[in-house]
Amino acid sequence: MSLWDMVLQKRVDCGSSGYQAPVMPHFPRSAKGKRSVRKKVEDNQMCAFDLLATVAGNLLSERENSLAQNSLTPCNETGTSNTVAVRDTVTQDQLDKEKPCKLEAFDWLRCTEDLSGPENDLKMQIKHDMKENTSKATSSDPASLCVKSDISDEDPIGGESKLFGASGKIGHAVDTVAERYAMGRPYSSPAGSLECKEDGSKKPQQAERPVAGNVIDRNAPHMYSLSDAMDLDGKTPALVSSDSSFEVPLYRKNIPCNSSFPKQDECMDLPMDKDGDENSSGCTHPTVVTNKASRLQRIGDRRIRKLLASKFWKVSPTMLQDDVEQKPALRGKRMCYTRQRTQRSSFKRRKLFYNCSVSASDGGIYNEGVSNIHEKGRIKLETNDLHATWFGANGAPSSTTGQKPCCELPDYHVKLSIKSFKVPELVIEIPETATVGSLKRTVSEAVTAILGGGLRIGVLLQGKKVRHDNKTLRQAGISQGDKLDNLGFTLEPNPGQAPAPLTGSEDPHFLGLGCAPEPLPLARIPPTAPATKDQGVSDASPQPMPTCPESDHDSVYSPADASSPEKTTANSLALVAVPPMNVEALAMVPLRSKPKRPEAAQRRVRRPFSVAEVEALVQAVENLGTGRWRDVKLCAFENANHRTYVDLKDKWKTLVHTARISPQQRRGEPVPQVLLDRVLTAHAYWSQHQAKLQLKPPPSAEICQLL
DNA sequence: GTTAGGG
DNA sequence: CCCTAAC
Repeated sequence: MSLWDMVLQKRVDCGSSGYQAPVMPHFPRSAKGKRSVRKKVEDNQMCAFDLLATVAGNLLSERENSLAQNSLTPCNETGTSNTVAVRDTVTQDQLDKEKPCKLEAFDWLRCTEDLSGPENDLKMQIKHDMKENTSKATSSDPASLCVKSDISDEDPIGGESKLFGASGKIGHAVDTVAERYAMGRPYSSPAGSLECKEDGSKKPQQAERPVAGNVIDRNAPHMYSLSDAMDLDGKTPALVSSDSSFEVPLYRKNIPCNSSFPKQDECMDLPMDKDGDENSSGCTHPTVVTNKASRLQRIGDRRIRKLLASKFWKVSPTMLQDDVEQKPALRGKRMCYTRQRTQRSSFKRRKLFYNCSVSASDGGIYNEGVSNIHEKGRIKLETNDLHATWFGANGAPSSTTGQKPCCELPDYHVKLSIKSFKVPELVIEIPETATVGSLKRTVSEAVTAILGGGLRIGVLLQGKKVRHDNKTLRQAGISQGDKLDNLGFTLEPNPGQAPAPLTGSEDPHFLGLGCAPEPLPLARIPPTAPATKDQGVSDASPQPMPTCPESDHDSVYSPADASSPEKTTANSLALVAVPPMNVEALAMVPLRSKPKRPEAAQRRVRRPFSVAEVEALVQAVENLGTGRWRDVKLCAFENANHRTYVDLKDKWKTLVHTARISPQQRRGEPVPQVLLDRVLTAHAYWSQHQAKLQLKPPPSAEICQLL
């Protein structure tokens, strides 16, 4: 399995299996004097790649001490003049086995050093890093980089620069973008340790282990193993703070005209220097990536591969008991990542992560009776919206190596770059005492974790969503330069999870039984088209129109029916069937650490009714009438724990309202007109029915007859 | 605990 | 969705 496969796998597993985009509540600044330093990373113009690269660089630098010196060697394999290969003491044999991965132009133009404001050392440090990096980078200005990839031994990396052809599928372009982030994974801290056993005793002596606060300290005298690094992850109390954004500076990516999924990890190397931190921040020019291919390095990378392969991490609280002091916030939540193939654990890990993240601003609400000693100095980082724009179109076909034209038509390539790719609603917690390196690392992990499957990328063209992944760029009008300026990317919750029936995460069978009518007054109600696939809906939302079981059927509506086709629309995400799972475990939506303070009864997470639910509701009301919400609940939503009868009543209310207003005034996911018509009909019927009852209560004789 | 209705 | 009066 190639690295790409693994990443993809992860995306698929996490993506279409019910993971919901985290909704990070924006915590108001604690009023209790728990002074959390709010800081805008946005100001720092840091970019995710910087972070990733930095993290990688840090990890590498730790190892570097024991590595032989590297040397830069012209990379002749590609035949491109401006390429440079980085190699070290490995044998030529080894090198030959690996194809170079070529990064075609890495521009770091967005490196504005707007770091004014000496609020804290962190900021200054970042600034420092950036400067250093800039100066370094300017020395060399390769148009492209040829980087030896040591990520995968088995899967040589294709040496071609990929191009986004005008005919490239949007989905592919999007995935390429996502991939870009996903690729950061192996370098980002996260990687767990396969060696990490449940019992902490096997761990290296504490003295040798990095601890929170000096995590990626490059000055550390020893080399950390990945498992050590892992621990650090667990230890870094997440944290938190203000609006920040991480920008991806003009990353230019060409989309290949054949839209098939890249099987390989193409050009996945992140720019990193041996000086992790120094190299971290944006610079105006590409930085040569030094990939150490030493044996040691390889071991590490192999390990990373394993880590990737394992994809999911099981969190064990039994670990790291020795470190409770440093991580009060995580007490009882110690994370031990062991190989684990269940998705659940994957989500669990994230859940934990976010749990840690969220509470910080509150000075330790979320910990179970954990002391607050370390709460005082925390830095809060948040990222908001994400957007990106395409690079201006360039009609010139790719001139890079080995690009095979795949279309008959003149194939113009769309050159695009992504500027400021912000991650929405991501909250990161980190202690004030943490190092810059650990900050970067934490952010890196958060970003990659989210992009690893929790979110998908959406494409906006002139403000409009481009939904059809199968359209070519040309068809979608993305190939024309003038429009490219209005092109953007968004992060979206994974469709496999969206408002779909699965939202009833508490229970897949949100519709208990088929709304069997008790009195059957509705026999006369126009049996409105049984869930005809309304174009409006099918177009706007992938959800199928589930048919509520007929009254005389005892069938059970299962969202699985609805979700499976839905997944198929998820296109790239639906490559692998996702096994059923405990959705509840995945419902990390709230991200609100169990509020230990009852006074702050938080508002429930908004969960819009899916069309399927509306359908079920309408069906039930048709049968049961209005005013019997408890019955409606029991009948149609018995297993949808998140839908109370009050919810159903409210929804009906809004449905009636919606049905009465013009379609233009309606918001949210469009409800099929057919359904709305049924709503009006049923509402009218039952209103009249009630009125009749009030005016003319059934004669006692009738009651007797009934009895 | 349910229902109805305002916010 | 929340809140709450009314039952």
